[in-house]
Amino acid sequence: MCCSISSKLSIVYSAQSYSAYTTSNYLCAMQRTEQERIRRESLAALRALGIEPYPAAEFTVTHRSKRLAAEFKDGLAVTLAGRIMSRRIMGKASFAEIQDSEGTFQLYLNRDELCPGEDKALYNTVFKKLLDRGDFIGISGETFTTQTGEQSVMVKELTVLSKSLKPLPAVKVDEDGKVHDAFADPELRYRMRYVDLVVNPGVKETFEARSKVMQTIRTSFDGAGWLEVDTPVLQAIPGGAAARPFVTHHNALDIPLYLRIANELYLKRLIVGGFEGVYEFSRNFRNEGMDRTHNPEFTVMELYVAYKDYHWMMQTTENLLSDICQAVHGDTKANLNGTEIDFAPPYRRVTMRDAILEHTGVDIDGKSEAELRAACEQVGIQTDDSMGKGKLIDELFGEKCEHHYVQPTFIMDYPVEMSPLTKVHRDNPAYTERFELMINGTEVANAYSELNDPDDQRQRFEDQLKLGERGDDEAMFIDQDFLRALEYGMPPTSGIGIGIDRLVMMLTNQTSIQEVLLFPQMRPEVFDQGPDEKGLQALGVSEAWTPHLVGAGFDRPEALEGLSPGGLREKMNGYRKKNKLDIPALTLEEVETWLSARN
RNA sequence: GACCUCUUAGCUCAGCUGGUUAGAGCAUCUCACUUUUAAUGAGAGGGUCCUGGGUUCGAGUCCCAGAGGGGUCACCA
Repeated sequence: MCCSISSKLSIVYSAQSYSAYTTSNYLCAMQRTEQERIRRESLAALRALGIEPYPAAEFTVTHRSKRLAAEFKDGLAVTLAGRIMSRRIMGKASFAEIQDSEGTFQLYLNRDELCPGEDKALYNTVFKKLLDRGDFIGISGETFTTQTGEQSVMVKELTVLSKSLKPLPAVKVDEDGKVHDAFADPELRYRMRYVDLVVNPGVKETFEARSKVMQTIRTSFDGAGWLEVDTPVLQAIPGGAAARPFVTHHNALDIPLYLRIANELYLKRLIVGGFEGVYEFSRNFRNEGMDRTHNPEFTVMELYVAYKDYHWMMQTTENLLSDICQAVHGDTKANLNGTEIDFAPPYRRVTMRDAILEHTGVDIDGKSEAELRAACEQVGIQTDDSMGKGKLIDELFGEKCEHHYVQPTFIMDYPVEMSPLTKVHRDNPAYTERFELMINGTEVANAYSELNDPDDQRQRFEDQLKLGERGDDEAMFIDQDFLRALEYGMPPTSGIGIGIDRLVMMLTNQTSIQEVLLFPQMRPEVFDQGPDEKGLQALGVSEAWTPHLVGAGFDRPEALEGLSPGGLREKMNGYRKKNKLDIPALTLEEVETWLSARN
């Protein structure tokens, strides 16, 4: 019985190959690697056996790998589904690793257990020959423990759920958990995240941690009675921050629109409207450089709560971060590049003045722009005329202080010039009630006692405009509607923005933002257009020669441009000889016809 | 945007001062094997050496230009 199926199969094979080797399928086949061709032949062979490689029906599992391992005992009837990640075939018995959403589990396939009757094709042909690493299968069977003590499932039934046509990278993990031949090229990993997730252990965990971070925030804020909201991504005035926006165009209104650089001004309008607390996970877009900590689109969680100030916000923040770290690690401590970061409150609070004083010896208090410029130059910071007081102080802090704050630290009381949306400090009008949370030398959050004095806000916007005229191309636009909203009255409010991507980096020990974004921005990939055999034939290329022209690299009419007839004829006849083609050699006239048709 | 650097088989990588037919491990294919686990043993196939020019008797290797990636810097509330 088994033999008769194999012989039926071999007929299928040859029939398939024969029909494939005629026209367009052959051309596609030329583009594929050997391994892909073999997998497509297996696909056809499965169909020939009456097995649909992409079945529509639901497949219901009873277990997933991780829980099964935890609750394991011998003799359980289980149904699992997942991807075949490895196979160890030993004649009439085999072991395989199946990978589902939780992890992997070992399968034991015994020919006579899987095929108790006369027909052994499911084991001998389907499993051993036609299935590959990467294919999805569903199995039912009984749990048992092998002689070497490995938890396994003795497979009694096997269902093909999806055939994989491209081979996965051959990553192997040894007994010590050491990864061999890792799929490590960042370009390939980010462009094909789906492969990265399948093949590299640990990648999933990063994104599960990311989800936990967001869940913890939601649970905490919802518990406090604050409302999660959605505000416009397409904005006529890109406000709330200073950055170069992406511009697009709305056809019906015939106006330019900008992708938001921030959502701050909209959330404040909602506080004006009477919500006590609102928050949003805001995808922001900034048309600026990309590097290890910047992606053109990134996520900021913004929260605004009425009747609060920035001291309250500091407490709220440190408690929240501590909860988040607990949720991710089960502990308030996280390891970052060998340094232990402790998220347990309270965090150190340092004023910007003290920070700069401590690390540069410069006291910014009461200094004029000229004095600050001199101070910058003195500590080796280059300045130019477009830089105002705020920018100069920002440079001092960014260059000389920022990197010192490794453990979570609130840097507070920023100079008024660098904080146009922040209320002035209750004790000193030169400063504002603003803090940034620094972790590992990077800014993770930015918060204020929000400016709710409409006249002061208008004045600050105008000061920004003046900076813009001096050449600071990131000064803010004036949002008249936002000012009108403030004139209706906004209660005292504290707000914060937390950079979710950077926070996740800190919590997952990643040094690149690309590692915490599922699909980081990349230059678009250029795909081969593939051969254009009809285009070639339109030039007069015979059906017999078309595949060989393609095979030699002249796969579309454009590829013939500017070639000399003699040269092309010589090349193709050489190809004919090398590949021992049983077709007439090309004549010069024939080649000339093609080329003149093209040119 | 500047500089440095990388690109060789499906994956990870060797390849010397330029020199026969470009190699290895895994993966793939064939055969053997009924409790293995980086399974094992025997055999086989698989390459646009990123692309395009140039130097040379001869280029994976040297030169020029380009593409894509990574790093450092610049930019970045």
